[in-house]
Amino acid sequence: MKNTELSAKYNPAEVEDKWYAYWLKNRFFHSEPDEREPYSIVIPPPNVTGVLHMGHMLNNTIQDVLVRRARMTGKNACWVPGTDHASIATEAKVVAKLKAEGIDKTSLTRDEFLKHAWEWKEKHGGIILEQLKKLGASCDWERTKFTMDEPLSRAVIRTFVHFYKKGLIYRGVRMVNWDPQSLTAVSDEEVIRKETPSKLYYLRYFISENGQATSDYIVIATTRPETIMADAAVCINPEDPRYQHLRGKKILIPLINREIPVIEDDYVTMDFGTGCLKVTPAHDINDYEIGIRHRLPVLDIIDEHGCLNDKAQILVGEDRFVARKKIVKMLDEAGHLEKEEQYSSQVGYSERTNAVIEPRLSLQWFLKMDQLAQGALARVESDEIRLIPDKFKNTYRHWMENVRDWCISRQLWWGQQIPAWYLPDGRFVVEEDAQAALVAARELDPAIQLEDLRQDEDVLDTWFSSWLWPISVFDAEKAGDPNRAPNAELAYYFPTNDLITAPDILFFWVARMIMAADEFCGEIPFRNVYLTGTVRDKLGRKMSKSLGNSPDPIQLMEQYGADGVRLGMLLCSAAGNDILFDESQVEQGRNFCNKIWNAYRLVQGWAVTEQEQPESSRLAVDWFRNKLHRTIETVNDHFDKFRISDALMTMYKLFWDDFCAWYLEIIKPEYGKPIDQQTFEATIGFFDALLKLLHPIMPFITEELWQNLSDRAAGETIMLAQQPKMEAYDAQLIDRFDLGTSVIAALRNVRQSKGLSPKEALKLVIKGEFPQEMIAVVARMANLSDCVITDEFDDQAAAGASFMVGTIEFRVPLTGLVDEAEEIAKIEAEIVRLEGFLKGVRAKLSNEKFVNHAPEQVVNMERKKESDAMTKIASLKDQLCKFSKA
RNA sequence: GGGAGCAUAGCUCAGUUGGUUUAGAGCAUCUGCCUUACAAGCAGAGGGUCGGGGGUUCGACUCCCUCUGCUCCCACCA
Repeated sequence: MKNTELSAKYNPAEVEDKWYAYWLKNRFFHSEPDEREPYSIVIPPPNVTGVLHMGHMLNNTIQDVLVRRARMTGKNACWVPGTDHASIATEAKVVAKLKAEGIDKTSLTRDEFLKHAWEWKEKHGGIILEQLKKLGASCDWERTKFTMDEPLSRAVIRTFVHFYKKGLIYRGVRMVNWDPQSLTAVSDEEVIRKETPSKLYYLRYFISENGQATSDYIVIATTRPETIMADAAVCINPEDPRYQHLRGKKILIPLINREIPVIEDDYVTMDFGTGCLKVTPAHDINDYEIGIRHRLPVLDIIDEHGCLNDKAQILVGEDRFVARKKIVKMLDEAGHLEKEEQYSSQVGYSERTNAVIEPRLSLQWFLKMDQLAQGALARVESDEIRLIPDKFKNTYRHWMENVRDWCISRQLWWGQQIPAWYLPDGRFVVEEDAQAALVAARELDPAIQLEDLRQDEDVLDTWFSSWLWPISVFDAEKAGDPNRAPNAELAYYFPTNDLITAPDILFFWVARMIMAADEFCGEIPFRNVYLTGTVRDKLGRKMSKSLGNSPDPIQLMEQYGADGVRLGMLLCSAAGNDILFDESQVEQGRNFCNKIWNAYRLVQGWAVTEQEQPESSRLAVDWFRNKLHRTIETVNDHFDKFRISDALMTMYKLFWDDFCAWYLEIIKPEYGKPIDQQTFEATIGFFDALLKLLHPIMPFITEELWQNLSDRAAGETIMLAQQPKMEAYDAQLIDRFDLGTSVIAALRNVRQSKGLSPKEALKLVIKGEFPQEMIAVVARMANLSDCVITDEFDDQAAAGASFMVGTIEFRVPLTGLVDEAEEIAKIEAEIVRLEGFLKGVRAKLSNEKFVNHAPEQVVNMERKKESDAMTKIASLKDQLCKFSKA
């Protein structure tokens, strides 16, 4: 141990970077397949242009804890880091950045734009990973991957071709969720529905006769008056008695006077609105389906930007929301507006741009999901893959049973371009590259040249690459090719062990990884999925930039130290529970670091001599060894069940309460005095074990102290030391010790209430079966001058301060300091309490049904309660008599 | 509209198949202490009858029903 002057406070800044650099230099995070059992985690790849937020902090802290623990339990642990190209999010950022520079995306070619995007990626791509290093993340950085790395991108293309040739990918015109801001389709999962106030407009549509308006009209309620020009029909419920006269009639669209038929469909709800529905197949998913049933024409009047096009005839070029306001005015002036009502409905918004989603017909690529979903559901239903907490199984099942085909094309440039090549006549071929496409195309038309082929402009949904992640980070060639043998890496690390992620991407990502792994490896991709909660502020609000309630993680780590922040995150984070983050938790983490630091300062300052070990120290060492092993058992159990905050709290209390407050206080020599060899060595051994136990949670401070605890060779690290193994322990010894600490606490209480200084030695008289060996400890910790065990209290003892621990009675003779009236009141109150308790116990025991039905053990327990209570009451009454005599 | 979950000390949470002295922890609070490891600390103390109601049981925080409140997920009522 190095005897250096240590500051009274732990200073994380001095140790964190130093040890992280040391770990990197020695490649301790790096893993290669070997004969050991593997433990692998793939990081949920953060957006390549993202910056670290509190959610990442929680998520990655948990991953690091699990990986570090695995490494310290003999496993070959590998945590693969990387980033996701996040096509929409990144493209949106690049577009915005170019715009700020006065460059419009539309003025660039695809290649020019991609060049800008890659530049942006190179510039910002590594930031978040660098930030993770501050947290202490022990990722195998040599394995860092990016979802658009060449081999990973090729895997995505291969996957597309695979599913296309298998018949699961098709191209079709469908109503998709169109984001008019980023000009792309988005998947159903990327649409956030929000309750939005709007209005329900009641419009008069006049009935037509030979193309001329009659004076008869019907009233139709709509929230989207700007789409009336695209109406293809008016629909009524065939059962609706109010509208029987409309059958076969024609109706005129207001303002443009186009004639449309009245149709009947039981989709229409009679008691909503007026029971009349305008059918606009191009701009509403339901209307589109009605349109198909009734073979209605589709008239698309809204362009990709969300503006009316010339087919609308009026308000051409106006934005849909502007058009809405204007057309209401026009309708009103023309006498078509009957009334308007306040109305609130669920409107879809783009997750990425927050633009209102426009249902839009377009030609997109889809992946059939039903078959894939069935397999993925089975893996979870059978518990091959465990969701933690398992309540998410229900949610998962519900989704997998109601899954719809996945729209995988995006009208973007940043991402993997769809490998479909079109012939001039519109036919297309799907192949991995242009050359293969040419070969395939020539089978359709032998005259085709390479330059005749035109590749599909769209890219694939980001999740279409992320779902390969756990496979492609190890073996990119295997992804997309079920028939290929896995390489050595994949064979060794796959399936991965645990996946730590947030529940909001359970379907986006987790479910799809299960599908992909099933398809290409015939395997599960991971065994356990630990779902973290959302990090919220202490008021329960989601952390968001706009609220400004999210602390900057880097600043937080600078202020409290990475270990402190890790502890703070973990303190209240049961799996699946949202965590209400409060800086006071991080403060608690920092304080704990300080506690550990100071415990070390105490121990490292001792001089060691050959001298006899005090009895109290011998006992303390014995006790702590047993306590340590019992705690290790508990901690292991918590970790096995992914109860990380429970494991943490167990260790926290072991260190703070058991080790510092009890053990060190008992063995601590007087100031300036040396300590005996035996106790010292035991203490160093305990400290070593405690540091190892804590290391996965608090890597930096534990490395710093462990390195100092004894002489270490170059290249040694606590990171690769093995966790202390659980050994057999003596539970009764621990119980006897606890009896002693209870007595000490009671004696401190007596001191406190009587205003006695700790320096004043006391006498203790004990009646009952108190473990003899504990006297040395009690005497030391409670400053006793004398301690006797007796059968009967003498008068002086009897008049002293009294307390009981279990059924053992204690007296502290205190001449003149005991207030008799107070003491009597205290005793009487206790008697009342005990008698109430006894009454309850006796009620049970006298209940025949209880005695007959309850297990013997339970009945015996009640008998014991009864007799103990009786003993206590008797001795308290006895004590009262003594007082009244005196 | 459908589904799931939650409601235990001021706060955040445990409570493992209903029964171990009349419910536990951490934080916060209160009272003493700057006692040479630590005031980012030490010692002591107070505080809940387990959301409301009903039921099952010898016995319920723990099971069932119902009400109330909150959260989340899913959903095409214009």
